[in-house]
Amino acid sequence: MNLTEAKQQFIASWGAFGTQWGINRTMAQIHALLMVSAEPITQDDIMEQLNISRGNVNMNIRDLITWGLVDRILLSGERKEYFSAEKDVWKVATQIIKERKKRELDPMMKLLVTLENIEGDKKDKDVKQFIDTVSGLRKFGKKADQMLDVMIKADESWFLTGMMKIFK
Amino acid sequence: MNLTEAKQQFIASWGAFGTQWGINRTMAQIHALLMVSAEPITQDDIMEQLNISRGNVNMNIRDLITWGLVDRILLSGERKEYFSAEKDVWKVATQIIKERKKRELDPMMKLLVTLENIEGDKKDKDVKQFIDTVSGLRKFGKKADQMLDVMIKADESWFLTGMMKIFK
DNA sequence: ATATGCTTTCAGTTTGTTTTGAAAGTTCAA
DNA sequence: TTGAACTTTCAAAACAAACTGAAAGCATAT
Repeated sequence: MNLTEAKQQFIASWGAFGTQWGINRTMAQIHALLMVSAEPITQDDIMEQLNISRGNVNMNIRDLITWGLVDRILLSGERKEYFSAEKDVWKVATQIIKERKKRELDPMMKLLVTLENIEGDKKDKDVKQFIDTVSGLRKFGKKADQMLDVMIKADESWFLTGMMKIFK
Repeated sequence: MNLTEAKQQFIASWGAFGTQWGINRTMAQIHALLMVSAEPITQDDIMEQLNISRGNVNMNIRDLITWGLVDRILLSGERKEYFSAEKDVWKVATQIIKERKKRELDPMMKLLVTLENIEGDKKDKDVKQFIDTVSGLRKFGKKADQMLDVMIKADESWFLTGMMKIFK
């Protein structure tokens, strides 16, 4: 397989993978393209390589920037904007964890805490089941949260070596 | 807040949460409903409580069963089928990890391995960047994979106590 | 055998998401 | 200040995912 084919397959698969995780296909594809591009590229490059409209590129690039995964690059003497993705996989992963945690896990935890305190007789089996489920989720979520916080602050070597001692 | 309101809010939020992770809203809602139901319930109960059609319930229940999160229960002397969800959060989590790993991570890892072996001069910066990105992802994926395997096999107390020693 | 009660299927529809493209906006050089 | 080069916006169109409901299927009791 040559580079062009491999890139295409990588981009297509990364897009499909993304959709399974609630990320829009194009955004994932643009991210993939930028991850395998040695040099920063322009909106027009992306439009051409992925066959999508200018508006679409613009919107998704903007989103990727708010996710902290892509940077706008201004080359001196150039009018055009260039874009470049963080390529260190560990940094990409922790950045995604950080954002999803903030956007999703944190609000969910807040909700679980409030739902744990419903009125009602705890001897009623329905009330009991509700509280048990919610508090089980809250406890699990809290541990996950702590774990993710450590990951976010850790550096890659910790992940590759230190943490893995436990997961012999 | 009373039980009924709390249930509704829990179900609605769980559904919204699910969609952000690529899980269909109704499937997540049915799962939520079953998780907070003390006793097994029927398709009709679900239809009524979530205001959705019989076909929709049937489809999503079937899916939840293939995910290993819900069981079909036949009560003796009853014609109707009842459904019940696993309520142990740790078991639910490991089951989901197991399935998503099998369906998504495993195929992605396979692809990355093949893409790492493209033809081309490794001194070419584009070839180099591609290989570096892909192999970075593969290495990260492999570690994640190992970690998840340990989790799948571990039991809850390990998660709550043992593992957390590392994540002081 | 057939009626009854329940489950499954799936074509068609609805709903929700993504994409387009043209117009408006911005920046900058002359 | 004008216009060329580029970016952003957003209403409408296209597309994709999810849902409905009626018909078909299945199992059991009579």
